[in-house]
Amino acid sequence: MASQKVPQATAERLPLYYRTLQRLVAIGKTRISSSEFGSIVQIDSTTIRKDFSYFGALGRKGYGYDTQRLMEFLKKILYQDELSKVILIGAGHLGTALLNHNFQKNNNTKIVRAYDVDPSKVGKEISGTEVHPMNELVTDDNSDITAAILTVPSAHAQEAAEMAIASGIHGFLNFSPTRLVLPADVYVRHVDMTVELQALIYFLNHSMEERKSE
Amino acid sequence: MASQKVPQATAERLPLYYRTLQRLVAIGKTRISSSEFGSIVQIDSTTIRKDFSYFGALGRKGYGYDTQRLMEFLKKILYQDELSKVILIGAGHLGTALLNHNFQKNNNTKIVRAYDVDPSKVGKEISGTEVHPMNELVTDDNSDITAAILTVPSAHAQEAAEMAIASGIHGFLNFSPTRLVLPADVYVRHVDMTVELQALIYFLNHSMEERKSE
DNA sequence: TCATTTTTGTTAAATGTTTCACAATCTTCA
DNA sequence: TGAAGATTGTGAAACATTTAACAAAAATGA
Ligand SMILES: NC(=O)c1ccc[n+]([C@@H]2O[C@H](COP(=O)([O-])OP(=O)(O)OC[C@H]3O[C@@H](n4cnc5c(N)ncnc54)[C@H](O)[C@@H]3O)[C@@H](O)[C@H]2O)c1
Ligand SMILES: NC(=O)c1ccc[n+]([C@@H]2O[C@H](COP(=O)([O-])OP(=O)(O)OC[C@H]3O[C@@H](n4cnc5c(N)ncnc54)[C@H](O)[C@@H]3O)[C@@H](O)[C@H]2O)c1
Repeated sequence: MASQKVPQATAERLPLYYRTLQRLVAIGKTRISSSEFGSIVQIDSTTIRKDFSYFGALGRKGYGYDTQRLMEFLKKILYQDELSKVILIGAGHLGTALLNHNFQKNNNTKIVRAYDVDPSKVGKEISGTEVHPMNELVTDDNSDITAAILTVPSAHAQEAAEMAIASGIHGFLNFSPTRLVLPADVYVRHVDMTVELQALIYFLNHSMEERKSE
Repeated sequence: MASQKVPQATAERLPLYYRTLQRLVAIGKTRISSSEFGSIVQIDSTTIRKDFSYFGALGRKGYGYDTQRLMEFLKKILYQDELSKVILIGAGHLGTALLNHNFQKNNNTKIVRAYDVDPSKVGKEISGTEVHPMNELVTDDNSDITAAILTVPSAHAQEAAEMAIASGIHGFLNFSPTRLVLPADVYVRHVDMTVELQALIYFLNHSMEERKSE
């Protein structure tokens, strides 16, 4: 699969495309043009055509794209045709919200276990997912686990990540503000809500100032 | 303030710089070089110097940066020297986690009110924040509110955003997967955890394939 | 005091991303 | 069947971001 030359920016848009196509298929739309699709996802139609072109000719000139076919193609590309199992570390406020949500809706990903140090949380079941004691993490066989969701306090994020790596995990979705220092073959994505909120406030205030001085 | 020419990419890194400096100041570190700072935040030192240079000469040659001074500068730039009030719409699983967290730690932002349609949630207080009925949103005076955090089910995100706009709100942090269609003077940032998780799975699988074929 | 070392700020080059422009080609419908 | 219309796929241009290179200036220590 010609995956090496897919730009990062393109790859990061694919999940949005996939989800949007799922919705379009669900409401019975069988074809769509890049410009109509673009207005739905709010991305320029040229960008969308370029993105799809990295995977070959997926559309038909004069017609557009077959939603079902495109959706199924993206499903494969995104490995959504097989179940991805993930674990969650830190069953606190945010962790519990994620366990309740569990990404199941049209999304072939499942949080199969949670871990926590707090004895009052260990043994509980949150929305069908068991909370295990943290010390079991290192001994558990996590070779079939794709990634770990990190929702521990930031002071413990580094050690928790290291324990997960010891058990065979190579990917993290880190919700804590800590920038983890990890081996090069480990891939981390950050979801940093405080950064997002501050960036929002920055852009709001600065665009207001611009408007005032116009 | 020369804000118009600050690149978007730079602006989005400022909150991370700010938080990191807060921590450095807290542990008593008074000076830092761009390369040491870079290794902490995992960003190339040249990028960091370039970022700061958009705001003038903040460092000293042969010395580095004064952490306190730099932190206070960023505090102003990010409007963290004044309290930003935000509201939260949708006090469900995720909304409750955010209310409990409330961004208070070293962060001059406060969720002052929450709104929900569910009568069983209205009237409650979550971590000191009252949940108001949704129909009050339009009549409430929200002129001192900077932004709204949207944590409603995706089918209701558009209508909830429109009600918030009617009450005077111009900025949103949208946690629902819906791409909102809103007036041009409204600014929206997306925090899309499903997209992040799928992107993580994509990059993990594709980089594994690359390694195999090397 | 002064030579050496450190480190910034910045210009220029390299790289990555988006947008433009349009030929190629398929669809549609008379 | 063929003309008119729609829409893709893609080179090239424009734009944005990162990285390299290094002169200038300050700090440091003998
Ligand atoms: N809650 C939010 O809305 C929110 C918003 C922004 C950022 N965050 C970040 O997300 C992370 C989690 O936030 P939260 O509000 O859920 O915190 P929390 O305190 O409610 O939950 C943390 C959980 O991690 C567990 N834990 C602590 N140390 C651990 C360890 N070493 N190994 C395993 N488990 C451990 C605790 O027992 C607790 O259950 C934090 O880093 C926080 O900064 C949360
Ligand atoms: N929980 C998660 O971890 C998670 C993860 C990824 C994405 N999300 C997204 O975040 C959003 C919220 O998720 P959640 O798990 O908290 O859902 P939830 O169902 O637990 O909470 C939604 C809340 O919104 C309220 N609500 C419904 N319609 C409303 C309206 N019109 N106006 C005001 N309030 C309304 C409900 O009463 C409920 O309290 C969803 O869009 C979901 O897709 C959540």
